[in-house]
Amino acid sequence: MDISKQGSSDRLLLAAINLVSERGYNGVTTQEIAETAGLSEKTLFRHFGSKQKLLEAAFDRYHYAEEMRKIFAEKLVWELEEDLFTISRTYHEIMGRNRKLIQISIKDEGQMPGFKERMQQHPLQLLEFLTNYFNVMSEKGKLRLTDPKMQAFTFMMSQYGAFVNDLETGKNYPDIALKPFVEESVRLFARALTP
Amino acid sequence: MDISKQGSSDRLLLAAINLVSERGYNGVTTQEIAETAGLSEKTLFRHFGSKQKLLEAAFDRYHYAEEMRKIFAEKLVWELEEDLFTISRTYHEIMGRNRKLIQISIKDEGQMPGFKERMQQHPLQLLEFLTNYFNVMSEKGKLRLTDPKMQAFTFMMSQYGAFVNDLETGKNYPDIALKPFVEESVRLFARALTP
DNA sequence: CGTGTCTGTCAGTGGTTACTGACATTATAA
DNA sequence: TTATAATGTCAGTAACCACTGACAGACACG
Repeated sequence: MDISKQGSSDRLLLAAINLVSERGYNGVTTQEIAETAGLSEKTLFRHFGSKQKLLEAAFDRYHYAEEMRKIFAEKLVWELEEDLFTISRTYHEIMGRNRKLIQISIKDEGQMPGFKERMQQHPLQLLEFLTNYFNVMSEKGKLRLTDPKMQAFTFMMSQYGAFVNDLETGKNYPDIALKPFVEESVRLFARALTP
Repeated sequence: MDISKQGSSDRLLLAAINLVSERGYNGVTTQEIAETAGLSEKTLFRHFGSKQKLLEAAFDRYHYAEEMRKIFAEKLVWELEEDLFTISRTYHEIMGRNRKLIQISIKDEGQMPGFKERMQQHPLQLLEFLTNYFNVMSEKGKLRLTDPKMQAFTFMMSQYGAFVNDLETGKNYPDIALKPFVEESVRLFARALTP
């Protein structure tokens, strides 16, 4: 991220996201944010009025919406292993792009009311879609159904666990260690769920 | 947790853990901690010298060590599903007991250097043990081996994901929603890994 | 040129917070 | 009872921090 060209608001928002995702809301001063953005503290307050509103604006602007729906509408081919692979890759892509906001919502749930709920929408949606997908696949005779919601949940939790683990160990490019995991976990679940 | 009887130090440590795990290090004042413990702020500083040292003491005192080693030495019966079940239950037991400290280490990694590393020791140990277990089981012809470390990692990540998910949705008794997950996930992995 | 918009500087305000010293109080135990 | 240790009260310090007002310079556009 270069700091030079964009509008002042954007520079402030990005600086806020970067700093707060690392040190938490109370661990970062408005002075620091402005400085990182290459602007004066005064400008920060002129644009956003308060520290709180700055973070809310950052959240509104830089969070990515429901691409999962598209996956389930367009890209699935009704072959278990291939579809799980598509889903897993897309999941990590979306989570990866939102990772700093996710970190903020984990660290400062209390401070930023509503953040967490909005962040959890994607995974919840995915759980619902995946459950439906399992049901349909079962009807097609291509999946061994026991408790579809719990099966979907288990798959999601394995992906979520790997994502959070990666977040916390602090790597900037989750793909590196995530790739072999995605492959192995998809194979494993495909085997478990194939009739 | 009753506040009345224990020694002053203990009451301060527990109050600190409870508050900081919910609101983060910078979100809690020494005044609040002392008040919650039913003591004066002065007493807090007389006991621990500084806020930082108080948290370090809390961490030293209230974290639980390597019970996983015992599991692998004593309780396993070399039947895949049963053993996975034992492992999963023990894992959630240990994580559950440490949950507040884990929350602190997630929220304030920067603030409390060394916390995270020490917290991650248990899972790392478990990964190693589980990998070895898989190797032995494979030699016994009771497990279908592909990439043992990655298989173990996938199992762990599903358990870790469910744990963190539970942490964040704020339930105080993780067992409630965790139990059916543990059962279903163990069945699922047992099926995937059985030859 | 002149006008408006964006930005910076500076000096401040009011509130909070970790931490301290002096002294008084209470409880314990010999 | 008396000595000792643990705790409380109170007042205060020094630093930090979100946020403000007044003023000035820079730049674009007519």
